[in-house]
Amino acid sequence: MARHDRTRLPAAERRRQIITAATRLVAERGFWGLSMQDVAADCGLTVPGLLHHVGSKDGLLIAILEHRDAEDARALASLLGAPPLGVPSPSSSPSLSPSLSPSLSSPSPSLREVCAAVVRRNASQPEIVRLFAVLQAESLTPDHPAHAYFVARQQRILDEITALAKAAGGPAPPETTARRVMALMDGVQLQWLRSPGSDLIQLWADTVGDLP
Amino acid sequence: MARHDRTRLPAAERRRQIITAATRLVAERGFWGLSMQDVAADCGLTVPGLLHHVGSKDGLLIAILEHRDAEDARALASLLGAPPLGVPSPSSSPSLSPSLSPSLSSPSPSLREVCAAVVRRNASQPEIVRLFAVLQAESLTPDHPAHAYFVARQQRILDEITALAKAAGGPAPPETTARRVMALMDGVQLQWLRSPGSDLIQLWADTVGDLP
DNA sequence: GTCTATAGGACGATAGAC
DNA sequence: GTCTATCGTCCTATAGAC
Repeated sequence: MARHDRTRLPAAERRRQIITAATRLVAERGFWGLSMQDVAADCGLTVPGLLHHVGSKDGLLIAILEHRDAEDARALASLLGAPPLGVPSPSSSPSLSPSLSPSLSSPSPSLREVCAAVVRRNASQPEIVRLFAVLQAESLTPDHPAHAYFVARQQRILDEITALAKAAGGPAPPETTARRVMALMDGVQLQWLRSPGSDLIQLWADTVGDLP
Repeated sequence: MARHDRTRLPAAERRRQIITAATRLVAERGFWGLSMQDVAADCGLTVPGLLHHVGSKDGLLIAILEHRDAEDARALASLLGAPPLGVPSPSSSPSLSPSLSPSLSSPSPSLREVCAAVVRRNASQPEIVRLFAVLQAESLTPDHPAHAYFVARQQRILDEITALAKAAGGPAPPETTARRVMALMDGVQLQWLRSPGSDLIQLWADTVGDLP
């Protein structure tokens, strides 16, 4: 393939670059604190150049979240497909992950195993975890552009853990276990992000106690 | 006492009004999304009029947090002083509360009781809980004006719960119990705020399980 | 696909009158 | 204690050339 000038990337590549830069900036300042000018500068673009690709500031946020969903879907495959000698799997959703379809070809892993796998991946991408922590809190207000997204996300994740908990069959009702696991995951990750040098995997193992 | 015109309140009263308005606005938009103009308008002031009282935008955030600390201290008194027939206690820190001094005149309540009391109070002031949820996430970045405040706050709260857990003497190490309780509290509150109509007290009782 | 130019505001903050 | 006036900066977005 022929190379392009430094100032005229193909659209898909440029879009990926924009999303990468914007992800970091949103994780640091939230959506309200995000400046299109900063994103553009990070990409070596002017603001109109940036807007050509994402349409608007809201459009940029949507692009970020859609990209995360896609990455999470890819992460799911390698996460549940090959646990011991993993394929270079790229990413996973910070607070419990993508759509865990009810039955797969491989024997479905336990709730404890899925949590451990998610935690292991999240430990390697604190920036993404922080992105979700910040947007999750910021979007509590109904007029936030990602409000509906995060309401739906919470329900989806609760449903997925509930299904896993049902299979595991602990003493508590599956819905209760799901709420507890999700709360612990979110809370422990906040503590981790606020303690530089702490180890999320260790923190999770210590804190979670006995999971069904 | 003589009444003042509507446009010239005494400083203390005006300050209280400003903090009340700003608390609501920060809870909705975070610090980066806060506009001094909005705060001023809410108080029937111009921006310079507002700045006369708080000095700067950072000064306003500091005022909000100092006011919360003071309210939390007052809440502690009535919270631990008279559990059954409570004095009209005003407020309490959303994620585990003020300085619980080691020994008081009244017999120190158990960890479970303290959590229940904090949850009961937080259930009555979702706006304050959201204020802390938003600032807690936003301030993960070291350059946030409240970063140091929230790092110190996490440590203080962990220490306080650890002391309570030590007294209660469960099976797990007190520090581990403290981390678990704090994570559950933060996580459950996030779920509560994202589910309109849900009951925090019920949610906590269901989710927390057995506490020492 | 990226630019320049520019519209049209909102922002935080200061100076100085009353 | 509050105002008007103003500074200088930042912001998102559009129009239109290349």
